This record gives sequence, C-alpha cells and structure tokens, in this order.
Amino acid sequence: MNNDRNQRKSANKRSTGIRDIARQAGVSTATVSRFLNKPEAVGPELRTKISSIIKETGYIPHASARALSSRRTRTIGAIVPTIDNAMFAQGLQALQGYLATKDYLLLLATNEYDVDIELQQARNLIARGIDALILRGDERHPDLRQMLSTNRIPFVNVGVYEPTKPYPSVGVDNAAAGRELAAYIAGLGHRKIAVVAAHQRNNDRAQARLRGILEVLREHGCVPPERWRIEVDYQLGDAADAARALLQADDRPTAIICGNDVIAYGVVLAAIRMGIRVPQDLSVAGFDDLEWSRHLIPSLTTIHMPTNEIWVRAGRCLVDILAGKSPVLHQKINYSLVVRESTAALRSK
Amino acid sequence: MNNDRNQRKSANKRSTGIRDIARQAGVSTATVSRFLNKPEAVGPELRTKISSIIKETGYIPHASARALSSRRTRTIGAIVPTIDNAMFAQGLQALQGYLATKDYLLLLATNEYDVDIELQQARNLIARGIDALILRGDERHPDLRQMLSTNRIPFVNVGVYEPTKPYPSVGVDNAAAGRELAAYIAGLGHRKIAVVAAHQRNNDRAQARLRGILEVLREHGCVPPERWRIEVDYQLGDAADAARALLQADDRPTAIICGNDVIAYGVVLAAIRMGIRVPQDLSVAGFDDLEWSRHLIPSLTTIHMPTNEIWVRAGRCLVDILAGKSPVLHQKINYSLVVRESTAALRSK
DNA sequence: CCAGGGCGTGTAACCGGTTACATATCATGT
DNA sequence: ACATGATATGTAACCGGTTACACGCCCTGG
Repeated sequence: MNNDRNQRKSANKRSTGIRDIARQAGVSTATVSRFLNKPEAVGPELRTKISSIIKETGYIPHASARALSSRRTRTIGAIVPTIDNAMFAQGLQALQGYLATKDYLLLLATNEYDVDIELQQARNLIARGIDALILRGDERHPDLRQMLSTNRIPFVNVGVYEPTKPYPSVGVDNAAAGRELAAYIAGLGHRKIAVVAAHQRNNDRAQARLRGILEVLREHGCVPPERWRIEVDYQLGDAADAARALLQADDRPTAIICGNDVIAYGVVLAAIRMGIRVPQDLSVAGFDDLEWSRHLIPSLTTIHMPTNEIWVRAGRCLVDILAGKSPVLHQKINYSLVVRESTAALRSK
Repeated sequence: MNNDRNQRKSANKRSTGIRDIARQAGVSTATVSRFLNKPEAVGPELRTKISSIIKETGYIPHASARALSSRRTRTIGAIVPTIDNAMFAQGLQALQGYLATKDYLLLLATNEYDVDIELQQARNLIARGIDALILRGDERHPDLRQMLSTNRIPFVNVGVYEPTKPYPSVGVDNAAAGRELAAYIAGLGHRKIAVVAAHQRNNDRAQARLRGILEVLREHGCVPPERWRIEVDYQLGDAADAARALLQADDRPTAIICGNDVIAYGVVLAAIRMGIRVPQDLSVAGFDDLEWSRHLIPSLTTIHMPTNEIWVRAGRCLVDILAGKSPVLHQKINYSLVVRESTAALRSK
C-alpha cells in the first residue's frame, strides 16, 4: 500500500501535466495554459520555448480537466435514429469534417426512433459534456427540452424546416417536397397511385412527406385506398414484400411513390422479379437521391436532398451560437426534383 | 465584478452538484459518490433516499469531473476510414449498441485512409479521454503505437486477423477469403479473370484480399495481366467506369472478382448497360455481403462477413481488458462463401 | 517627473467529482 | 464480556487544468 502511494508520486507518474511543462519552461502554469488557449497573449520567446517543450515531451492536455475548469468541452453532440442509414452516415461524415476544422469533436448517439431512448442518450451526452446538441427532426420526449434548457445546451433541429418554432432548425420543407413529387407523378397522367412510406411513428420527416403527397393526390381526386398505403422499414427486403402485395392484386397501381430511395429500389426490384417493367408498366419514385440512385437500372426519379449542406449548416449554426454570434434561426434548404428512368407518362391501355 | 462573484456563489448557481445532493440527503459527498458507482455499498434506506433526491432534482453527474478524479472515462474510441460506408456504419451501429449495454460511450473519429490524420485523431481522442481504442486494420503511423503505450491505452485491431502480432486483433482472414473466392471462380472454369480491387494504399484488408486472390489465380496459371487489375474508390460510379474499360476491349474477361460488393454491383450495372448479361456472359463476385446484395438483380455472389459480430467482439475484448480480464488475443471470425445469381460456370464458346 | 494605462506573467482558488484513510457501529466467536 | 472483523459512513486531499486578481514593467502624455 505504502508502495502504491510512493509509486504514484514518483516512478508511476502519469503522462506529463501542465505543471511539468511549466517547470521545464521556467514559467507558471498560467502561462502555459494561456499559450494553449490564446497564444497571442504570450510573449514571443516564451511562445517558441513552450511550444518546443510541448512537442518534445509529447504533452497532451487533459480535456476532462480542461472541461471541468473552463466549463466548455469543444464537443458537439448529435442524436440520430441510426448510423446504419446512408443519409445519416453521409451527413454525419460531412458534419464531422466541418467540426474538425473548427476544432470541435462530434459525439454521436442513436435513438432507434424511440423518444425514451433519445432522452436517455441526451442525458448521457450532457453528462459526458457537450456544448451543444444536434437533433434529427422535431418529435421528442417532453422532458428533453426542459433538460436542455436547465443545462443551457443550445440545440438545432436538423432535417426539418420549422419556421414557427422558437428554436433553430435547418432542413428542407418535406411536405413541399412531397407535394412536388406527387404533382409530378400526377402530371404524368397517373391516377392509380400507391404510397409505400417509411414508418411514421416518431418520424416527422416521413410524416411530412406523406402529408404532402396525400394533399396533392386529394386535389387530383385520387387519394389511395387503405390497401395502397403501406409503411415499411428502411430495408430493401421489406419494401419488396410490400411491393409484391401491391402488385399481385388484380387491380394494381400504375405508379408507386416511396418514402425514400431504399424503399423505391426495393419496390423496383420486386416489380422486375415479377416481370413488371419499370417504367413502362409501373412508375416508381423515391426521396433523398442517394449516391447510387442515379447508377441503378433503372435509375431512380427522386427528390434530391443536399444532405451534406444541411448537416454542415447545422454544425455551423451551433458553432456560431457558441461563439456568441446569432445565426439565422430557420434555414430552409432547397431540394430539387430529379427525373430519371424509373418514371414515365401513363400509357393508355 | 463583485456582482459576478456573488452571482456565481448564489443565484447563478450551475446545475446541482454532488455536494447539493449530499446536503439534501444529510450525508457526505462520499456516500453519494458511492451510491452512483457501487450502490450495494450504501445502506438500503440511504440508497432509496439519495435515489429519490437525485430523481427529483434531475441531477446529472459531471463526467469530466468524474474522469478527472477517477482516471476513467467509460468511453471507448474508434477510428475508421469513413462512416459513409455501409460496412463501417453497420459495424459501428452494432458496437455502439453493445457498448451502451456495458455503460460505455463510443467516441468516433475518421481517418480518410490517411495515417497522419489517424495519428492526429488518436491524439484528439486521447486528449478527450478514452479508456481504450479500436482501430481498423493494422497499417498505421509509427508514432501511434508509441503514443498509445505511453498513455497506456489498450487497443484492438478490427477487421483483420493477425495472429503473429503482440496486440489483439479480431476479424476474418482476408487472404484466405480471397483465396476461397478465387478458387470458386476458377472452379467454374473461368480463366480470363479480371480483378477490380479497392484502393490498396493504407488498406491492409484490401491488400490481403487481393493477395489471396492472386495467389490462387497464379496456381491456376491465369494471373491477370496489368490491364485487368484495377483499383477504384468505394463507389458505384468508379467501379462502373473501370468495368466499361475492361469490357469494351476486344479481348474481355469472362469473370471479374471485385474487392467488395459496392464495386461488384457497379461492375454489374455497367455490364448490363453494355448489353452484357450477368452471369451468362460475365460472372461477377464481391466481398462483404451487404444487406442489399441478396436483393439485387442479379443477386451477388460474395463472401459473407459477420460484421456485427466482429465489432461487438472487438468491443467486448476491450471491455474485458478494462475490467482486468485477459481475453483471447486473436479472434478469427469465420467468413463464408455465398453463391448467388451473379456467377455461373463458363460457357464453352 | 509622475500618474495612468497596457501588457506579460505569477499566485492560488476553484471546477465537481473520487477515494484512501479514519471512524463508528454492530454481529460474531470464544 | 471482549477482541475481532465486517460493514457503513465521513473527512479531506487530490485529479489537471483555467482564470480572476495582483504585480511589475514600460511607455505615454500632461
């Protein structure tokens, strides 16, 4: 036991600390700290001296200690439904790159589309120390906002555009995108239109898209009957199953609007397997414009989302807030309809 | 100024701390701390009392303070090339889920297949405080291992199986997988075989696969000529470009072995666009068995990798090490050849 | 010539937990 | 009845940085 203590005090000394650097440079810890945080506040000679000593010793400042005393962690948290989804993976990758340039770290958590898990994860992130938080969408546990405000954590909604809300959001107007896509399909002459959406529960983005689609279909007097409105997981297989059910019936749709590109391609694959030609016999459209959507055969008609821009802007919004600036509260990002091979005008029978 | 100080001491008090909880419960901070870390060491009545007070006040322990004094962060870092890759996204998702059950947090960084960036990211992670690190593959900056050892950070190599190395690794034997796939293709009678691999630089996994493939092809006396050995990015478009180059020539291969499923499907799409039938005119095989590989048309012959298992085992390995146990050093995970529609026996001309 | 301000640096309290050690309490075996 | 050990709790030093404040120096203007 006695040995233990001695060890800790001498031989077993942990990796160098700021006091070691200070001693070696013949300055106080305050000066070293200032060098690390605001180098221009330190005299030039000392600056080079300290710099070289740090390099020599391989000193790495202890971020926890830093966070404890400065009350800032230079870490931004993000909670998304799952990483295992091309859209999120891509956006997070872009966000991470951006934050790295601003010397921020990204701390990631997933909520599995469950508001309770989201709340728990937010608690973890706050405990772990984040300066700000990025949340996907605007549907969450009632306690969450309370928690964020008592802990004074700024946050931003990403992926949705909610100009009526008092907190920042950056994303596209999903309902409008849904309307545009539905209008395009209807404009091709289709009236027997089915919708295969993503699960709606706790997914306001999917909800908005569906809402927009149905609005327009109503205007055209072709609201899909119940059996033509299906919800599936974000998986090719599930979408294919749904498509088979739709297409096996005698009275089948001539167009299927899908909640995203993964679902759309699942539908396309099922149709092709059944000998139904796309787009000659069936038009299919999706959302998101994933990287591979334009390479597929047939390539997908879809709504292009500038994912990277959305996430980077969300990051920038928070970085600005943390820097004391007041960024634009609601940023509407433009989507665009991309017409490709998977849709065609209705053929007269 | 004076106001400031007063504020900090009273009104402006930050969110509750352990001393507040202790005071309210009429116990010492040590007891509260013990309650948080080893509840069974605290008396039953106090336990319920403290528990209810914590719930009431919404107290969240300050992880930085915790990390500072306990020298443990309950955080495990991982550095992967990019999140934007189905394999990594899926594995990380699984890993994150596992770590959550062990009350560990995952801190993620990317290296863009660059050893210098990797070193820098590792420095960030260490500074930020990680108890252990997961690294993809075994090719890295010479200083990295030094840094990990001086900071006493255990780590594990994931995705590769390196039984000769002194540090733990968990993954499949990629060279063996490459051999098996090549042997299968050669066994179908193919001799005019091209290889479209992933970029080899700083990617030992891709290297091992290619090595294995070429070994077997050499045995069969059909080592591909230079023009039939191409390296491309992890993108459908790039793979398609490579395939076009291969297939436009007069003398074209009858089979193409690809470094992964994304490349394989890019090749398939290009072939189909050119009117070349798969598998009748051309066999194509990949690696990884992504979720969608079995849904595509044609479905892909590939090597199945139990991605989730690999990552979870890597996580478990580190958790065990941190708990003082000594896990198996090198874990070889079994891959398996999955034969589907994209490959067929060579037709005699 | 001196008051006053700006600049660079040092001193030491503080951030919010953990934990070694001391102390108190109580059941147990002899 | 008492030594013994196990168990529960309190005390306070400590983790490794940051930063308010004090201090000393030099430059400037009246």
